[in-house]
Amino acid sequence: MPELPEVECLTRAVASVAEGRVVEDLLFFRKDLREPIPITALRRALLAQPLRRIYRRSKYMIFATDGGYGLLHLGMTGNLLLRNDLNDRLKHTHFAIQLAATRDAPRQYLHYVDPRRFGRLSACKPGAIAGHPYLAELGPEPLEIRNLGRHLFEASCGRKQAVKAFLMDAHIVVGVGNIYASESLYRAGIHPARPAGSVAASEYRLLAQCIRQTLRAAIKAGGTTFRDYKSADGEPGYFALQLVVYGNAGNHCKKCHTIIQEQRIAGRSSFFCAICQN
DNA sequence: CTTACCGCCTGTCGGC
DNA sequence: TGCCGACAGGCGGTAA
Repeated sequence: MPELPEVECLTRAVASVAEGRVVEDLLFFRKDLREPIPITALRRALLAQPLRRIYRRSKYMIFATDGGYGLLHLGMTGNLLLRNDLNDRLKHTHFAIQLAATRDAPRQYLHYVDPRRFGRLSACKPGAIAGHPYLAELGPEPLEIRNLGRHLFEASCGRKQAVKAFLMDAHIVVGVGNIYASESLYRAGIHPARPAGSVAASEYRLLAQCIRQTLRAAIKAGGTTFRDYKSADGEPGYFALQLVVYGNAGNHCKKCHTIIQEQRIAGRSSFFCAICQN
């Protein structure tokens, strides 16, 4: 469920509290998430050093120190909570990062909570981040690439796959998950099941604008995440953005008042207006 | 190469 | 009311 905007908001919140602070300890409460946790490599990369920078690439939160990098993917249900007590843990807390006290803050912990354990945690050496296997094959950032519309059009050439599945392929562009794919296609008036290669350059230009608008609006709406993030409930403000089609099957389209349809496309539930999207 | 589909995992929800 | 199966979905792996 965390898509790019949620990861961006959480990363900013974590950066604002943790950048510059020393990682005093890493506490692991189990040895695997999706995959085994590379505990030794993580300790080597992070332990006893200040966090120089915490930033996002795709849906990965990246912790940079002089000794290397830690990479965290939140999967479906992952979240980081800032807490003063290591022992006061929510169910499904799998590891914690111990942050040294500063002049302004006591010793604190970032608790990683992830009921479904679809998250991933990895590490690499200084200078190795761009070539890390999690990142090496990823497409561009939708909010950073110069001409997203042209990029999508060129990448779509000859593809018969549904345009919605194409958008969700992180090799093409990162950060567009199931929710924002439906929302962006609705805004652009493009039917999600159309073959990607049949969508015109002008349509991709409009779609690119819609993707960027949707992501930006969601980031803005998630700007209050930090308050929740600090609290114990663990709900990091998903759906703070008003969703127009996603999850709204049976409701009326805001533009033409037709009933919103739900259909499985490439194995994912997809929502659209059969009149407004062609 | 492209594309479709499965499995991982647990909480939630609908149907009976 | 309670149980059980379906479903949610990012992402890697595999098969066609």
